[in-house]
Amino acid sequence: MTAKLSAIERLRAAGRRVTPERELLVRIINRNPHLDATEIYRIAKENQPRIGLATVYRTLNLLKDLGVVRACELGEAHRHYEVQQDDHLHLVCSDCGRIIDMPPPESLRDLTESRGFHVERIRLELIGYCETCAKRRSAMARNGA
Amino acid sequence: MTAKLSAIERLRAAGRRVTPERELLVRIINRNPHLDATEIYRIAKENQPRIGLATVYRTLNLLKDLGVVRACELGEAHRHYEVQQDDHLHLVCSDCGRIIDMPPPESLRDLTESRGFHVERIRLELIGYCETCAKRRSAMARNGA
DNA sequence: GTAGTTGCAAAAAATTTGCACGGAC
DNA sequence: GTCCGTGCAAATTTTTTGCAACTAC
Repeated sequence: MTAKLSAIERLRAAGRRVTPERELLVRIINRNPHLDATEIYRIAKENQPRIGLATVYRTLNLLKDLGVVRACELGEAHRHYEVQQDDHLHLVCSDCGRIIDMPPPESLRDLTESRGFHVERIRLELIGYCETCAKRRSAMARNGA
Repeated sequence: MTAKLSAIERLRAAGRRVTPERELLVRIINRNPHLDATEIYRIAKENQPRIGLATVYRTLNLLKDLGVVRACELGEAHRHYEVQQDDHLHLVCSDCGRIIDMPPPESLRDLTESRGFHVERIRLELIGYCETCAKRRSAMARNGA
């Protein structure tokens, strides 16, 4: 239904201006899927030391309204922003915090449509242990740690 | 693996005290699945006018650490706390904000286990339109609104 | 040229902390 | 009785807002 537009294209489509600050912030968010507002600001300052924190918040809210990014609080209270990409699910490792992305099973959408709920976006997080951490943990358990 | 304990039982199990304030807050959270900290405070004050906002935050953090509740930011930036019940998925209506709960398909867990990821908790949100709003919207579209 | 954006500083909102008193165990 | 938890107020952190200067269009 909705055409596939980049963040910058969506700004234009919405009649908003494309400024260097916005381009910079979009680039940062695209490259780093899981940063919070303060971290985004810190990185932005490395490229554009005169950028203000208010601009970061204003831009994040704008991008949120445009549906480009969304606020997320993964696992244990780590709030961040991420690009609203194709529907995908998060595998969040409780141990190392690693976030693995994978596509959702198509069955999900079917399941809910059958209940009269029209799905626009899927957001899924599976919290658990990634292969590495799961192994380390069971080894530790064996050693009685 | 983990036994099924109520919030109060978990407090005891962790050697933490069961106070009237904590019982009150747990009751509120149990009854209202989707409140933010300020709303919880407001309701708590109706029952216990002397309760402090700090107690609400302290209790929420404690319950979060104990795995009793979790912080959630559903749909469009509406942060709230909810009881960590059985794994379930959220159907979030973009229009009326209604949140419908349903159990997740078992296939999900299988799918990820096959990738070596050990799932502890499932957290799923499907954002879209509930039956009522979907109908209203398509009616509005027909009328050229 | 004009209206939307920015940086800065100040304001407002959200969350945490220090401390003396009180209550659960 | 002891130690954990509470309320209050202050501190800290996070987010928003007002305004003059700036710039994308």
